[in-house]
Amino acid sequence: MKIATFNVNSINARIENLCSWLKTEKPDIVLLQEIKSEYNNFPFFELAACGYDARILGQKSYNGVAILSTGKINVIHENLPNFNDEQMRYLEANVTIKDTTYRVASIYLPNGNPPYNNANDTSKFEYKLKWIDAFLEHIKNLATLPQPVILGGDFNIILSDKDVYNPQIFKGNALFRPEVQTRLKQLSFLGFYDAFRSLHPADIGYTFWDYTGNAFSADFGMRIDYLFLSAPAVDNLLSCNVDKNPRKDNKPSDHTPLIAELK
DNA sequence: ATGACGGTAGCATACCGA
Repeated sequence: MKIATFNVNSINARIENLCSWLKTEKPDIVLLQEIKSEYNNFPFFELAACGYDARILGQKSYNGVAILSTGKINVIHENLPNFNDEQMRYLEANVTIKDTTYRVASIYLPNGNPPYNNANDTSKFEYKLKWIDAFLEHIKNLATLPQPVILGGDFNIILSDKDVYNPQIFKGNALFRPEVQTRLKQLSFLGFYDAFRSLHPADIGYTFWDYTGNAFSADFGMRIDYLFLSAPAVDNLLSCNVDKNPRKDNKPSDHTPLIAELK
């Protein structure tokens, strides 16, 4: 079973790239973030043409998450059940692939940095902390499920110094502050394993490079997209790798997919 | 401190992003 997470930065701007990538990699499940699309504008037909069903939680212009699969998708939660959110950032479902039902969630965690015109505005960071707290509270309910659980998405958190090209520059950044790092590390106390780090303890695993300048060619990246696996899932983990190929396309997303294989 | 670049809404320019 092959599962990927991919922040596409608009599904409609990326649909050709996405479909060609799906045909190449043939993942069974794909967790998408930043689809930036309402239900009525979502390219269900194009995805069906390359073999994928989709369930989405969308909104106009911003945010939005989706789950694609070749198997059957049954939605469990649209948004975190314990958090009243106007922004569409969380979709949880059971997805059945070859007689195994996986519990998966597509997660787009808030960025949390202040708007450029007001560096003293902390409201976005406060929203980010509240969002993570609600997420952790909800995830406690999934940690003990007997079925494999996979939490994937754009977490907008750099966990350690080796997960960013220049830690000094990011001191004080909402993606790198200790308040968010310590919160994300609590996932491991709840029984969830960082799939990439589990298999690659010392490797660079950047999943995002800024569009500006020569960030991608110079490898000025950061690791902010993750797949977190419960014990029944990590027991069957075969591989977990960043697929840098989509970032080399014309008109790429600024993120690239992270792919895991389970036996 | 700002802008580099890209997407969306919608038609000029503001907002968002990591």
